[in-house]
Amino acid sequence: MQKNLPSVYDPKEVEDKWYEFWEKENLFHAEIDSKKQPFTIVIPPPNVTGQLHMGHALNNTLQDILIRTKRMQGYSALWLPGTDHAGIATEAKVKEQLADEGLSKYDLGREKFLERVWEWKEKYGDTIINQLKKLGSSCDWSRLRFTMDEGLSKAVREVFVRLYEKGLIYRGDYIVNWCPTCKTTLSDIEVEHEDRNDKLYYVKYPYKDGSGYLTVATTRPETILGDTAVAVNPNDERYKGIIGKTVILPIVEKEIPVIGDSYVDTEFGTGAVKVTPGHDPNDFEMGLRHSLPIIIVIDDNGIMNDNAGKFKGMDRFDCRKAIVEELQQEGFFEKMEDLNHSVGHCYRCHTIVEPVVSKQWFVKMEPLAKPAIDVVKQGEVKFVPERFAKIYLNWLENIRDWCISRQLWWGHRIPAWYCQECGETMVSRDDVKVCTKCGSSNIEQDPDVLDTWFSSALWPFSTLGWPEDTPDLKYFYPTSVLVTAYDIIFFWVARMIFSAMEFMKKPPFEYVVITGLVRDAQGRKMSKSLGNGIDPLEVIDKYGADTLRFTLCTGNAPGNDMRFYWEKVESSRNFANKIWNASRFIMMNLEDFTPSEIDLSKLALKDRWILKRINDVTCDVTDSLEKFEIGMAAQKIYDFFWNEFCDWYIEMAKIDLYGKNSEARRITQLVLVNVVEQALKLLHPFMPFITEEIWQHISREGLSIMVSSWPEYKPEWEFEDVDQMELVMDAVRGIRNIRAEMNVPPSKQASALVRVSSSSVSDVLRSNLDIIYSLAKVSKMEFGEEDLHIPHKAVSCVIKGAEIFIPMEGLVDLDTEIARLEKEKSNLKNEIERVNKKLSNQGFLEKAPKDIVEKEQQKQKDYQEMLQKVEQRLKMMADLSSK
RNA sequence: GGGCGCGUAGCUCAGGGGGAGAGCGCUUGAUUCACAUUCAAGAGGUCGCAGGUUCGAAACCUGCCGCGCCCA
Repeated sequence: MQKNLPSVYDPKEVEDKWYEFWEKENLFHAEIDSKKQPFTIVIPPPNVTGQLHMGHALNNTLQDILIRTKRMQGYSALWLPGTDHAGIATEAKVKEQLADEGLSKYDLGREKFLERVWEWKEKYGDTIINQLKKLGSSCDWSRLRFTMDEGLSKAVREVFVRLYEKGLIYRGDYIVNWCPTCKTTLSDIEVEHEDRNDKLYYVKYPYKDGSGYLTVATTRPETILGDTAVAVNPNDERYKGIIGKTVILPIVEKEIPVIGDSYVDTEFGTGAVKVTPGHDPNDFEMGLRHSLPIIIVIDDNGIMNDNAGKFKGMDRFDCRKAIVEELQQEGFFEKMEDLNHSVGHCYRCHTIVEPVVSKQWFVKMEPLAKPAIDVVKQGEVKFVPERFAKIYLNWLENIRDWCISRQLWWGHRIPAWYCQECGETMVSRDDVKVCTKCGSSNIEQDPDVLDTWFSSALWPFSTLGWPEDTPDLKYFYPTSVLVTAYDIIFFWVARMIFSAMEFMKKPPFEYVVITGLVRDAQGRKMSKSLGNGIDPLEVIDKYGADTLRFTLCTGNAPGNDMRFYWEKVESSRNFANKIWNASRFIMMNLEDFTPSEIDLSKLALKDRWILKRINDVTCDVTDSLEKFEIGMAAQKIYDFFWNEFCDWYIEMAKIDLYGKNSEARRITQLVLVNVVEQALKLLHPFMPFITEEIWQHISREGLSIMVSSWPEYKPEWEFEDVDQMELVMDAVRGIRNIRAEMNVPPSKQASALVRVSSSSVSDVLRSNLDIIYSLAKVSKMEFGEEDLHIPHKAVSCVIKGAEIFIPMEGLVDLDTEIARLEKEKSNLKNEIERVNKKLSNQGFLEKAPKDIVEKEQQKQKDYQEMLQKVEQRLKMMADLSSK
């Protein structure tokens, strides 16, 4: 055992060392072991282009805490890591890189471009993996996966083909969300709706029969060019009789019908709306219902196309202005109003999304959603906190088909081939060379790739080897817990669940633990554009990974957002230092220590007390972790370690350690070592590095704390008499209080007189005199009952069953003492009043549980005794001051 | 418009049917003896408002006010 450790803990000295040790010893590796129960977590795969941010740090800290706990509890605990190919994001990165060379992806062509992306992935793809290691993540790196690995790609094809064959994947012309900047479709959830202040334009559409005009209100005049009808609500009295009439589309001068559709909101604008099936999702639906033609007027770049006539070549927003101007000139413009409405933006680049009809691949959601709904409703998959299940269910119950084709190159290419001769569409697990219908070899594969989430939806089973029936899949599936943030419940969690239900017939995990977001100190979301993000690696560099982890996992409730404060980091750092120094202190006092079993009969009160306390805390921490109340678990071990173990037990232990009784010293050493070892184990999942470092100095159990056994409740530590410790502690607190209030310098030893109400109280205090002497800085204590003589010049405090007096040399400041006693009196009176009120309530006596009533009765008795003493004392003071 | 969450000490947040808690900040005092990244003592709260349920509500229910988020 080492003695001369530095007095300030330096994480830099130890973290990398232990991480390498754990890896070298293969401690993260999970074995298939029929004697053990599996416990599995699959990591939410970070983007392969990614840099670790606070969200990752939080999420992975929580996963690591769970997995380390379970590993210590004897499970075969697998934390399966990996990364996501992140189609749009990665492609954007490489495009940026090319742009620096003055090249576009089209200059390279598909094949060369993909080579570049793979090169890029090989070079930078493990950045985030290494960052996860810095955090201490105990992932089984031997099972590292990537969504574009061969095996996972095979899974993607298998799923696509099976769903296609079942009729659950189809291709068709539907309205989709198009990002003119990213040049790809987006699924509905990739569109972020944001409120904007815009204009609502009122435009006159003349009737063909010359009987005036119909005024429609629109926010998008530029799409007039693509209008194929005007719609009113058939129940709208104002427009009875006009349904079926024909109006002339302004500017375009084309005849279009007036249709009736109950979708139209009579309250909005004039109650008449233009219908542009080519560029509006609701209009598209109406178009289907009324068989309206579809006219597309805006191209992939957000530029007006051939169908826009003279507006061709204009940007869609410039076109809006031009159209409004022309409407005004031509007399079709009625008015405009301010309007606050929500507009869809691309989640990646924030461009306003253009709804447009195009030929895409879709997943038919309704049949898939149903089992995914049931499995949550029936509680086979449980959300923590529960409220997130509602959000999940609500989404799935209102789900629309999922557009899965993306106009990108980086991703899983859609396994569909089209015969250029006969037009046949072939969907296949293997690449198609020859048309299955006409035998032509003139065939082409669909150029698009799949939505990245299509492959991540398979993550919990594709990573374990599916579609092969691997031993890993058999043993580790279904996984136990998924830990993720609430913002990807739709993107990912829901899709994993329905995919698993379809292909595994079993849910992918039992629990979904939802975390909140880490915000900045002002409560704003951390974002690149605001520049308010805090780099977790900076925190690790300055304070250590343990400190960051502890900061992130304490002080907030599951699922709630938290704010990041450097002050919080500092207080976590201080805790790490506290652990360090307490352990250091213990080690410094172990030079003559020989380990042995604890002989329960030889323990002192303080020893029984601390063993009972760590026993309780062990249960509390274990229970909290079991319920995924990670912050609560951390708080409990923190409070125990600092307040009870350091501030009380270690201080009491010093008496025996420095005393002459070698047997007492030995027992105290034994208890110190036992308690600190157990506390370190409880702390290990939260702070793996510092606990390992200390463990390696102190413990004799095995190779590493990370594979040591999780502490268990010990019935033999359930000592009956430990509440006597509270009495001793109350005495110490009382004397400390007097000393502080009366400004007795700590260097000055006081003597005390104790008037007790029973001998049992004095017995307890007497047998722990050394503790009171040492902790309250008292050199002499005299005990007595009613007859005890108290000098006039003394101050006092009242504890349960005893009154403690400290004679003062020189003058006692009577006013200060009276004020102090008055305060105590008022506190006691308040308490007594509260208790009396309860006990005089007949309903309480009859209906409240017996133990509660008894507790209140005991309180009443204790407080009244104490009040009486305080009042007596006050009377004496008053007499004294009148003299 | 629908749904969800939040409102507790100066700040940030836990808690949750039976004596209002923590961290930070603040006040006072302490430094050879594990740690000043420390210790001791203390000040500070109509638990958003109003009803209801209950023997008992900060907690459960309803309504309202304020803030935030998600969906349409």
